Amino acid sequence: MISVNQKRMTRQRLIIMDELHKMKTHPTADELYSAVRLRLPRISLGTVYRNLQTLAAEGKIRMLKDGSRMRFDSSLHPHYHVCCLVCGRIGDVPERVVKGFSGEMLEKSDYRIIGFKVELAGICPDCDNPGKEVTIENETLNDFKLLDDCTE
Amino acid sequence: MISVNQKRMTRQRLIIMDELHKMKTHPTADELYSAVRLRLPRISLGTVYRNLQTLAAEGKIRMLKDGSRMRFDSSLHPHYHVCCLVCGRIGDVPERVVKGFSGEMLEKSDYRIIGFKVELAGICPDCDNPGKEVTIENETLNDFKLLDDCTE
DNA sequence: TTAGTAATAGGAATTATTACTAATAAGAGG
DNA sequence: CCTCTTATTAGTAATAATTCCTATTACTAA
Repeated sequence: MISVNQKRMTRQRLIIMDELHKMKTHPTADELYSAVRLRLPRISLGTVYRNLQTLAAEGKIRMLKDGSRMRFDSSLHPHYHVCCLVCGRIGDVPERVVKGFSGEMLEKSDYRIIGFKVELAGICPDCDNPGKEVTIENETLNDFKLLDDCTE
Repeated sequence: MISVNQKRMTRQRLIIMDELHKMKTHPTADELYSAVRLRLPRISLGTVYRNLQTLAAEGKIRMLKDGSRMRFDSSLHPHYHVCCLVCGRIGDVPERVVKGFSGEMLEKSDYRIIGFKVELAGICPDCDNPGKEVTIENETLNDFKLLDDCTE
């Protein structure tokens, strides 16, 4: 008996990946759970979480943090994320939009720096129209460095 | 009698700010609660949370997100944060360490981009020694762009 | 078929945070 | 100093997201 230690591609895991691939927005575990349950009514939320963690550890998907909860992204292409300050939705930003940033810019600190991440904050197309009233919490915004054209 | 709607400087709020100022690490609400309770044994955790939010909204402190929980920073000077991948502790990185990055690098996307944030990942001095065994979760690391000298 | 291993469902447990409510106290104006 | 108004408090309950636990089921190789 040789220990195989290989991940099995179960029906559940397959459908979780499939549904995640179909979504352009980056769903929360719960949103994905709803979508998957249409095809596997008996699946449990715990199974969704476990599989998403497994897939993330294997590098097949990415886990993002949206404040208090997790979101998931099936795209492995290098890109950045922009979080809508009004509705919290996370969108993709192509790599070229953030120009000129690279690890070479990092000098030494007392931590051994391994990697970096750039996050953008903004307003998504749906929320960015005159009809909709928007309120942005100060404590959310304070954590970002503002672009000049927004301080005017 | 005119409605004032003004913030009162309570004993609790004063001591919460004072304790936060004394800490160089960026404490969680619970850590701060422990510290404050030494001086105000009957304070409640909810009071700590409420005051931290109030202070953040007024721009007197900053709220950071460490994955699942919040951390707080009394320093308003522009600087970046580096999260230890082993123990989760967050350290400061002076602004000059991240050179050459500015909002001008941002081109258009479908979101209206308002601000940006750079986060660093690394290993803190305490965890970065040969004696200590370190394990870094893949799913944590996958969310960062790695520096070249670490992929060797 | 039969072990042996790995994955599942379902629910309970945990953790961080927020909401609620009666009692307290800050601070303005007299 | 006193009184009044109302922001704030302590304490508790509620919520939300996620993880943990256990019995059951499914897959794999012999």
